[in-house]
Amino acid sequence: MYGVGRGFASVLSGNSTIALEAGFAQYPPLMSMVRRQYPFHLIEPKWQRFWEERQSFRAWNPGETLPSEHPFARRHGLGGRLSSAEEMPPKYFILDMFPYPSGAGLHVGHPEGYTATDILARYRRARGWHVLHPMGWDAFGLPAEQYAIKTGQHPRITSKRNIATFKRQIQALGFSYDWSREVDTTDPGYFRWTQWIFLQLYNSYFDPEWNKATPIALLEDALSDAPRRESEWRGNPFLSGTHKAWIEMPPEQKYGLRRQFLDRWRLAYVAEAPVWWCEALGTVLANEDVVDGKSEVGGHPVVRRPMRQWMLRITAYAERLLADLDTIDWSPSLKDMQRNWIGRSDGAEIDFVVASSGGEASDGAPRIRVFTTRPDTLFGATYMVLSPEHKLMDEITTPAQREAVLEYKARAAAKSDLDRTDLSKEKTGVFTGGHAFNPATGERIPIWIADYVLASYGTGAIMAVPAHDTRDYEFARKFSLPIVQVVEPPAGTDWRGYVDDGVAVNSAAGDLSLNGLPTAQAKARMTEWLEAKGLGVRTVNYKLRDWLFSRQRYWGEPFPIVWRQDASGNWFHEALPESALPVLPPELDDYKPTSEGEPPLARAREWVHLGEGVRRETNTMPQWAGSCWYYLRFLDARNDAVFVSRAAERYWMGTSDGRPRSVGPESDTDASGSSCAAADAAPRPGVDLYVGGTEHAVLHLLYARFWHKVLYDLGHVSTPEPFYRLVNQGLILGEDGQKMSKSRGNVVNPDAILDEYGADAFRLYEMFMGPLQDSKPWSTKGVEGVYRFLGRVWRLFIDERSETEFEQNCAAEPRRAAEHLEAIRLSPKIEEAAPAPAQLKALHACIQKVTEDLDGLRFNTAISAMMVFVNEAMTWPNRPVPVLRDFLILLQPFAPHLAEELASRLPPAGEWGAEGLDLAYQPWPRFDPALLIEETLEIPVQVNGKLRDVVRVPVTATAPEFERAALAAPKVQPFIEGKTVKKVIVVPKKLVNIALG
RNA sequence: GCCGGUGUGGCGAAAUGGCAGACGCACGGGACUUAAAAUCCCGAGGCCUUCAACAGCCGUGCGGGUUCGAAUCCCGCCACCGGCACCA
Repeated sequence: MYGVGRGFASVLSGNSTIALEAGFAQYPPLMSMVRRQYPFHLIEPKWQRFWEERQSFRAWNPGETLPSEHPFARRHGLGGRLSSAEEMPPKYFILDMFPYPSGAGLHVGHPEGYTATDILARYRRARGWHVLHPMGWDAFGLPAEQYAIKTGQHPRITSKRNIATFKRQIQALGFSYDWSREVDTTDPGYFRWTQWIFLQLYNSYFDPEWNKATPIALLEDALSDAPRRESEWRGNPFLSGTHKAWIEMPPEQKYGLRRQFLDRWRLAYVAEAPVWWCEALGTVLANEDVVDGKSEVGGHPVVRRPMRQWMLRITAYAERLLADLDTIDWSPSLKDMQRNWIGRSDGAEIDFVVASSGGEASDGAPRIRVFTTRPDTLFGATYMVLSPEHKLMDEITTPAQREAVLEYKARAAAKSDLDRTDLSKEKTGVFTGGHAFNPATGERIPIWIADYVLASYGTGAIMAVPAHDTRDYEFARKFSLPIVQVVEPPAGTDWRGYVDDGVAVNSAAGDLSLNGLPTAQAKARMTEWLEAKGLGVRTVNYKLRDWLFSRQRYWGEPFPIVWRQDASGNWFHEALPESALPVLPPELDDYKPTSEGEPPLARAREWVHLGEGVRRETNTMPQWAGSCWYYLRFLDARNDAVFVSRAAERYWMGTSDGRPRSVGPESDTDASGSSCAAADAAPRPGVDLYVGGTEHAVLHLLYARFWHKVLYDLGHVSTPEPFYRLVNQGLILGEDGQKMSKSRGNVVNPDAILDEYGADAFRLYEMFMGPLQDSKPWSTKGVEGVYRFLGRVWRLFIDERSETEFEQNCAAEPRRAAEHLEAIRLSPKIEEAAPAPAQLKALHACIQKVTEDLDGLRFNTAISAMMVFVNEAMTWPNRPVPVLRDFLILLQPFAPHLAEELASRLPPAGEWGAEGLDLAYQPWPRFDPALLIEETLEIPVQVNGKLRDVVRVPVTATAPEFERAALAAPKVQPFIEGKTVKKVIVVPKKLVNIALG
């Protein structure tokens, strides 16, 4: 496996000099030929093969029969039986964000999270959990397609090759994935279910009464003359109201409107949406694919263009996506990012009546509806602004202003969104000539058009309160519009441009006065008044937009949709039946869009045209689609009948029996009072731990949550949230402290590190660098440090003489290296003796620290605790076997290959070494707090908070004894002589502080 | 501009109200060696004094506060990183 040039390297596995002669002829100078700390090049492939052959890390679904020889079955006494969810230990689902297998291969950033989760997966197995730890490939995507356009090579081939590289690299790290559950989003057996989920969305609508996704069949039923499912929707005012409207509709209109109505309500719908079109890539891009006005991939220019697109109605879930953040264990900053993205704001919609040309209000006059979060400032609204796209524009614009307005509209349309929203640009706008009445003051105020008002947010129109809104203030000053104060700021602050809360002033007319009310109350009062008068209504707005779900690409999931024409020649869409899945993409020679700008799939004429005027949809789904639900497929990856079986879903998502279990595997047998927290032992609803980078903080995680909720509403999954706990790993920077990038030339290739130091050292270093969540720079020197530590562990166990023999034998017969490895003997210092108290103490301190640190995800300090233990153990005259055994169990999650190798050499005892129980399944040792108790303690003595001396006192000492010892401490004397002791603070077993007067 | 995070030796870091710098890197000295590598042992925050040691003083981005005691808690500022950004 580490075969590179290593005919030679493997010969040189020790401090042998004989090997050099063979090597020198072919290989360049000595430099890289440092002595290996231990023969990891033989050990690591050996154990990887062992785990693979035994399927050591396979997880089992309820209903499967466990082979009696499998280590998990052995450990839990489940061998040879049909397993049920009740019999199996509680699950622990630990998930990595699966990678996009790029051509560049693995990056040192990938294994950081993967190592962390692997350590925890192994730790949980040792603690008795049933661990699900899978891996797969997010393999649809643009790079493979771009490569195909350039070379004509099918993206499937590129993807397969990249997956093979990624898999080889990941497996070389010894991760304990259950490879029998591997998924690949480009596999028809997988994307068939992605398409199936799309059909679920297509065939559902969001019911405003029930606040959840509901089969569209129910809405169809309500839109029929003789409903058959009335009993299901009678209690639902929305559906019964819809039905009533249907019945009252003139028959000649009914059937034309029916399809339109249904299609408008679907969770997956078609809309003419302004989208980012990238000429160079020949596709539309979602907002998230566009960074600073350029395509995220390749940095090509993009323009805004209206196109027919598939959309997903994620906005319907805005409130639930927001509210349910409170039920999951994510970092506050991550939740904040999601909250900001959803962007809830509470306010009111207010109608402004447009003044007729004569200047009076009339009944039939059009109304402009605005959204504001500050209804309390309505008295200060001195003008209005419409977005350039506003639909009432023509009605409002006076003939005199028409030309200017049209010109402004044209200019705004030509601008990209980047230009429009660009930073601190001067505000622009044009007066429409029209006026409206401020509903509070009754005053006639001018209506302007300006592109600082966005058509896509709120109502696309605002009331401008220049005194208390930064943007309106700038605009008003530029165009000399009146500015009226209506909020009194705290003393000393200028009211002009004051946007925070204050007290309402100048806000009274007729039966309404807000004067003197603090902002919060003024808002409430104003809203009440507006609602009572029918002029406005309390409203909640979200920044979140519906999800643009189609791409004009080849390498993505085709939609399971066809188009037909109705009698009047209009096209309408229709879902394919489930039996038509998977819809495979056609084979093409050319992956570019057509010259007419149609997606590449349109090139496949036979594929597109199904006869009788039926055409397939030629868009494909975005890359997010496959990653939206892959964690569910892992639960039952080979099931051809359903996307995940009910039993597997309930077991692994922690809702077996429809209720979460309350007790973990070990909490009830926890006799030692060790750190095994009972609270932590309960299975979580959903993925127990999901680890990945912050780059997916909003999009992937929001989209996946959305799909999950839809599936939950439709009864396909049993939890409202997919990922119970989520941790973002930090970025690994280059050695120069900069972000790793090819252009900086600071990219570290994991293969090179593995060759030189081995997988165990690599894993250990990635965890030793610092806290998982922090960004931190790579240091190859640092790898050497942990590598030396592993060498010390090796020498703690191994007889150095027999290692020298091993090296010589390998030099002589490199082909028999594996046999020579087996001949290495244990150190003579290792004996089956009862450990001395000091030895037990060192071990148990280590157990405690490693256990607690793993529970808290503090890998770096857990490793340092093991270093401390080994440093001490190296000085012992003898090395008792029981102590070493426990230590290896602690080491196993971090450096599994070395730990297994050393464990296999220790003498058997009980289950230890028994056929069929891997080290990975040995029960985690519990520490005995009694062993850690010191007889005497070193207590620091402070005078006025400054350390002056240290005294030794028995653990049993009482507070007065502490005090006496402290006051008698020799080095304290000069500081207290001749002074009055005001107070002595005794913190038992910790410290004494003498405060002087 | 708004939101979040971080700031500790030459470097990665530890300590989250109680001995600042565990562990590791780099560095210096020693042992082993013909020599080097590897390994093992020892040293090490800064300043001042001293032959040396002891002792002393300063020290966790900056300024203030709470406390017997602050890297840790509170207030104000600065710098860097990440996210959002005309969202009314």
